[in-house]
Amino acid sequence: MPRPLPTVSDVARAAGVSRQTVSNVLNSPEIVREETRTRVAAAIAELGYRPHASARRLRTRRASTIAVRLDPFAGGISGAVLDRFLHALTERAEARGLSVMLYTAKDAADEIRQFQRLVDGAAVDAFVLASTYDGDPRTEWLIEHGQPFVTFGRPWGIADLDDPLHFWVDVDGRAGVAEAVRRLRGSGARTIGFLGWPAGSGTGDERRAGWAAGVAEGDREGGVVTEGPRAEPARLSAESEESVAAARAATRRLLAQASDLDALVAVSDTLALGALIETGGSLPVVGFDNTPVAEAIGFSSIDQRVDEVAAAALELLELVGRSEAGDPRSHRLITPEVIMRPPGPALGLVG
Amino acid sequence: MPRPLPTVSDVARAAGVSRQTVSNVLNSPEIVREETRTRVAAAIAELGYRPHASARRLRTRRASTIAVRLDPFAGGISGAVLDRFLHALTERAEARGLSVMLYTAKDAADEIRQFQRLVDGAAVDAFVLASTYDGDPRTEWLIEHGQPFVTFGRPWGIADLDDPLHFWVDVDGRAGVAEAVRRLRGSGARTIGFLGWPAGSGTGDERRAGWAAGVAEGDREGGVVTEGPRAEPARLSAESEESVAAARAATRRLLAQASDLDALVAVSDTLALGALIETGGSLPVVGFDNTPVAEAIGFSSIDQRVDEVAAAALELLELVGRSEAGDPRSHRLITPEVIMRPPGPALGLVG
DNA sequence: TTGCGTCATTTGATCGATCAAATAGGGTAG
DNA sequence: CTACCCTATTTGATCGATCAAATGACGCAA
Repeated sequence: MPRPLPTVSDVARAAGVSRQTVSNVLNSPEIVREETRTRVAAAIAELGYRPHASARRLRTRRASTIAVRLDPFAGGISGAVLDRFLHALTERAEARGLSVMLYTAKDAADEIRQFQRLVDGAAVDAFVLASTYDGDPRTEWLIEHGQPFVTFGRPWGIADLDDPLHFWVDVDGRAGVAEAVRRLRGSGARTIGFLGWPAGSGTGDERRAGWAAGVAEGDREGGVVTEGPRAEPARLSAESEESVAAARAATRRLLAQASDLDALVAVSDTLALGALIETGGSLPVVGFDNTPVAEAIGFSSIDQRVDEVAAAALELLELVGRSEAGDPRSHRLITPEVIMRPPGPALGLVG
Repeated sequence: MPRPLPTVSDVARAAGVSRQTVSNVLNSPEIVREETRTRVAAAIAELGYRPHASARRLRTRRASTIAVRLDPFAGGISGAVLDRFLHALTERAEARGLSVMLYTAKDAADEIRQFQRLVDGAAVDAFVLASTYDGDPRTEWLIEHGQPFVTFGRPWGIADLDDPLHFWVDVDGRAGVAEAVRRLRGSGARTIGFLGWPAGSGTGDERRAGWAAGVAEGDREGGVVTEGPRAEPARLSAESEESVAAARAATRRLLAQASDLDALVAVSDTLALGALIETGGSLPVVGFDNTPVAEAIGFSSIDQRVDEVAAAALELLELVGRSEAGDPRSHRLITPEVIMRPPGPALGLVG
């Protein structure tokens, strides 16, 4: 029953033209005479012809496939972000005629082995890396081997930030958190605290900076610059590891030293959840990542807009190699979106 | 810098043999004389040769690639299950020399269009479907077109259950929930309630049946068969949609009609979370799916063991076509694992 | 009429591997 | 010594597409 698939030759015969003309209709329609083109197109439609992916890849020496690593445990609650990113990426890639292939790896060395395998087998011609760190051997390997890639997440080694060989897309956490602070202030909050990760993680530091900037902005508006509760970052913020339990403890500490808090911004939905549980929902809390949990429970969060990130990543991949030193087009910063959810009963433990 | 990749011919020249012998070393090593084999293997290692994936696929007419759909929103909190399944599948597939390719689709019709695209392009030679329903047009299409596929989730149309053309793997929710009831009873609970989805979803009904069976089992052990609180399924269970808010409302109703509850099993982690929030953690609750949320907050849950599911799915794919009518090997039922977490402070709102 | 340039289309070679069939090199039986 | 078989290896064709170069058709200027 699965009769052999038609080939270019079949189409050519049916349309009364040569193989190459059929190929041209598909790849450079503009060089084919209008009348011929429609005749060939009709034959293609009638036979239900589709180019054989492998044959094409073999001849063109392009895999038209990008590889993405699927992380073992993509970070607890926030794992869903990568998930959504992957979905968006796949969707956008399809639209551009690209395939997305998955691979897994236990660690960086293992991942480099995978690069080797995929590159040597000509199975893939670009990579998307989901989280990189300072001195990441993976990006080094890829650059050294001339493999096109884009990272979701800016390189935190300062030297790499403007490396025109390193293409990246990232979300402007700083702007996102600053905007969240503004929104909270807009809905009446005056003293806004921050629940962050221990200093040192680039991402976390950026988000904290956004909070500080947002708070300072409010101080200026209020005419207060050097004093008042809003000018006391140390007192109004606390640090916690990425776990609900730790977040609860941190929230307890924070409330003890700052009983005047009106609202809180957390560096992640996990911490936001901890804060919400601890406060019983008595304070508005804004998380980060807009995970399904935030949606399910109904608290505010900052959405990374992975769809934009995916689109930008693919655009950058098209530029790889064509870019000059210092080309600003080698990276893209996406502004996230603050999703405010009505305070409502939230955890419903209060009022 | 990216010098051309070595080909079979390069290896053949280096080892002083013919192309075909190199190919044989890779694909049928047993027919090559020991000494020749090691010499060729050495040349392969030295040149860092790897077969060109597309060339091989073209010639062998096998894509060695399985396609998996990435759902738009893979079901709220429980989306992580698919995520973990995908990870496990990718890992196992790699070990078997298979690639995993993604695609997306808005609905069943769209998905069938994708099948068409992938099959006609010879890009893929098997599919894994993640959730099917009664009369699913997708499975019909695949069977009709002779495409190998496996579903994660048994077919709910009774007629299909033994259809030897429909290969499936599923998790035995009934057994899992029954075991959870046993474990709760083991730790002292006597009256165990159930928070389920409205009847009609095959999966949910199975889980409810597991609860009923577990409870009945306890009744027999206790010598009580026809009376006592444990023989009253209607009073001890409630229904809720898959949302935290709905689960809270359902829990409230349930507690109103059964104040003697010692513990609760929920059909999903989402409902379990709702129950936990509503009860403030005063009752042990077991969820389903063992999502990151369950782990983060620390409540018990039933783990689907997606790793086993993935392994089974790939094994079944190897059997597709080779199977006879009524072959019991055309499906596999995996027993999930109950993960009990110490009641601890959980939400810490009590005690 | 001849020559040349342009546009549309065709022809032959090729990408890198494997399939199918042919060949070489022993060994054993008649 | 020939015939025949068996094993190990080689040869030529092929998978389905695109590349690069050749061909044909037509118009226009010399």
